[in-house]
Amino acid sequence: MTETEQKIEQQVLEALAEVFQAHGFGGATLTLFTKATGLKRPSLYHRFPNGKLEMALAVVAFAKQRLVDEVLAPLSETGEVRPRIKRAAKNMEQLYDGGNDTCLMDALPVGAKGDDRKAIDQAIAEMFGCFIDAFASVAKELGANRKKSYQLGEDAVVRLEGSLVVARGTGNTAAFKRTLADLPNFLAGA
Amino acid sequence: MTETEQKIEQQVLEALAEVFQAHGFGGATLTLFTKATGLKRPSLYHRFPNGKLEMALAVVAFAKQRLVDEVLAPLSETGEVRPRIKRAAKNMEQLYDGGNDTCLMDALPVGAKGDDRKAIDQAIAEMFGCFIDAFASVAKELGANRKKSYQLGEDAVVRLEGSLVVARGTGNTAAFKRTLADLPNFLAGA
DNA sequence: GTCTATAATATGATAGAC
DNA sequence: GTCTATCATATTATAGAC
Repeated sequence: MTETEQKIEQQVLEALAEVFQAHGFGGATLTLFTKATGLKRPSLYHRFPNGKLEMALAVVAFAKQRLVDEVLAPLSETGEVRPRIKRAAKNMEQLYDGGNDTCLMDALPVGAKGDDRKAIDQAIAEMFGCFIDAFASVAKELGANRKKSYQLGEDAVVRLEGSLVVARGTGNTAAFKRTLADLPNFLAGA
Repeated sequence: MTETEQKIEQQVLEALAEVFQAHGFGGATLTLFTKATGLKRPSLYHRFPNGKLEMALAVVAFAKQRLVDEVLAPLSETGEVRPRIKRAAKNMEQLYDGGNDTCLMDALPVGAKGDDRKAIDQAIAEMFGCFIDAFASVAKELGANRKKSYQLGEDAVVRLEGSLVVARGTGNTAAFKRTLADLPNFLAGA
């Protein structure tokens, strides 16, 4: 695959991701995909022969990679811990458009049925695992024991996801921004 | 409306609520509603002439009333604060089936388009407002000032919603139960 | 790799009998 | 108040030209 082809592939996946974020699996339609990508239905099937499920799984893989690059990588760099957390927080603020974007991990499973649901749930569970482990690892570095560090990692994700839900529900992103700003203290157990 | 009619009405709304919780607005179909309620499509249109949107708004109103009865009422009783919070937490644990149920406020907006989305967003925003204010009021009673008490109320809802998202995403309800158990201390600013 | 055209099915919604 | 039968539309998916 050439560099140009990769970029196009990436743009298509980003467009699909936006549709899945806004509409969930059940609410996402091929009509919405064609509007978002500029590609007609047969072209989408050419790229994703198994249809919507394959699109969803490709989008999860893409989002996971972006999470690794933008959040997990900064967190696991060398150097002082708190600046690393702050870099990860800054990237998350961009990734979720300051709290105005729904999280794919929250929205995607909604409306998926039967085998589609099973496949999506598994992919999402793995993504949650990565996310939680990354924060737990930082909490451990900041002094928490094994059990406590896992809880802190889990609760960090709880706060991020919850603040995005509240932002969407109330139209107010204050809690999301507060959550990000508080992340270094929170992971330190303060 | 007789007492029996009210009960049937309630059972229909509960069935619709389960479908909306699991599938969002976009993923919820009349076929799913007929399976959940036992009523055929024309009977559903007889009860809700404006179709899916009217069903969704009726379900929100019903869920809001249940929230008032099960959570807000215990919180605003007279007597010691902490036991009141514990009663509200216990009721929420039941309301969300120990963390196995998706929150309607999270799932319902997913997949709604155009005017449907606007109407649903407004109804959900009001419900979030009630929820946040109730917790903020308790935080104020526990000593927080005006600004801080609102933040605590907001963050309490952030944690509850987030822990339900994480429970659905990971299949692990531990964070939800931890959130409920920690609620009295959290609202006290501890 | 993308398209026009089209088929098969699912979905939202209604008419009219009981 | 519920049903059978039906309709118009939307949706998933494919065939075949370029």
